[in-house]
Amino acid sequence: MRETKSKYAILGMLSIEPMSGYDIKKEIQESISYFWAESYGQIYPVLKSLVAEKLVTKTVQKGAGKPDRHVYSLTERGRKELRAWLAEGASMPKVERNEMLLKLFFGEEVAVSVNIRHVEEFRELQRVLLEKYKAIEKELKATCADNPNAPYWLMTVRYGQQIRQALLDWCDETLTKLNKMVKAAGDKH
Amino acid sequence: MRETKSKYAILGMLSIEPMSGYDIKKEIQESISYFWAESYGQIYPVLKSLVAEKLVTKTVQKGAGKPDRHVYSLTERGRKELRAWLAEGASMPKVERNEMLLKLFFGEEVAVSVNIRHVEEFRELQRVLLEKYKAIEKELKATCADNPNAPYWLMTVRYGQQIRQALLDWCDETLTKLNKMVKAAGDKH
DNA sequence: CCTACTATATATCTTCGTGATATATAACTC
DNA sequence: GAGTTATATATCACGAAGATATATAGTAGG
Repeated sequence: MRETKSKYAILGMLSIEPMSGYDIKKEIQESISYFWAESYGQIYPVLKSLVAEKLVTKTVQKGAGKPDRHVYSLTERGRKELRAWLAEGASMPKVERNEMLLKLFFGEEVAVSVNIRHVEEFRELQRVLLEKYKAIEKELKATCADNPNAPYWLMTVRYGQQIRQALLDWCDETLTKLNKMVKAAGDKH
Repeated sequence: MRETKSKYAILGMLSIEPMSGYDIKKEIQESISYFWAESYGQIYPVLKSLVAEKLVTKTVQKGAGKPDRHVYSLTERGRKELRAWLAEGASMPKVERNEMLLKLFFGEEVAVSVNIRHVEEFRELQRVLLEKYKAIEKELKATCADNPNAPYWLMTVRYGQQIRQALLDWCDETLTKLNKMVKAAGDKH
């Protein structure tokens, strides 16, 4: 049987409410995309194996014209499996490949201005993401105040904010250093 | 030909000095492991294709007893290729899957104490990593003061420090919230 | 003295995850 | 009525991670 973390991400989504594969993709995108992603290449095969393991059940809703909706619901066994996994120790994140940092590490090979451009582009992304996470926090507080999940969801949003803010600070610090290098030596190459 | 970012990470390492595949793995581990990783499964095939593209040359040093060392050196064409890639825009990092956060997101399904344990374990890892990065910064400043790469290397180390510190802060903030939840409701389940 | 572990060194295989693509239809816009 | 967007399922190719195989030499411990 397919043993992957995707399994638990999907079980977790179905623990909130029954959904189709398409819904799962969209929900993940809209709720936990800043620390988790799933592609159809995983979702559909995993759903198939979850049915085989009787952790979810599948019902087909005849689509009015649209393709049929295959809606999956968590079974009691599924919920037990999810809880067992939640209780286990979490494996720590592996290194996140960062291309911008790789370029900066070899930065001496090119002009300082090139490195400045990389950091500026990275900074812009962090700024946009931080704005987005702040908007999500606001919306969560407004619409889910009585949802028992809300405190946990807010914690994960704060995680995203904290990282983006730290990276913004790093960008500013780094740009200051790079600009000093331009002034000190003139732009080499 | 194999088109992958590993190619440029390897070219970059060889731009510092000629190395064997084994050396490359070790050097990456010791210098950029907090934002980049390579496995032998990538290194050896990529080295083969780099030779075919004449971006590196291979010389075999007869090992005194030990297996022969296949040492790869960057060619002028290789250095040009590296610089061209460094000048291109960097693709932004994709989502880093974080299992601890996934568990926390579904935290309502289990006891608060379980969530506290996850955050505490995560916090300990951040603490250890931050210490490590501080030690690396110290060592870099001591031993590479006159190396022209040093300013860039220090910037990437600062990146690691900044993230770890932000995550430590997030852990503390989150643990405070979780402890309040325990007190407020009693440990459910 | 022999065993086990560690370091050096190259190479391959399996499995997982991502992104792209194929297929199909309804609704909406121009 | 043509083109775009949203809904919806499904599969494939390729990159990347981790484990394993193979080989040798030095060192530490019983």
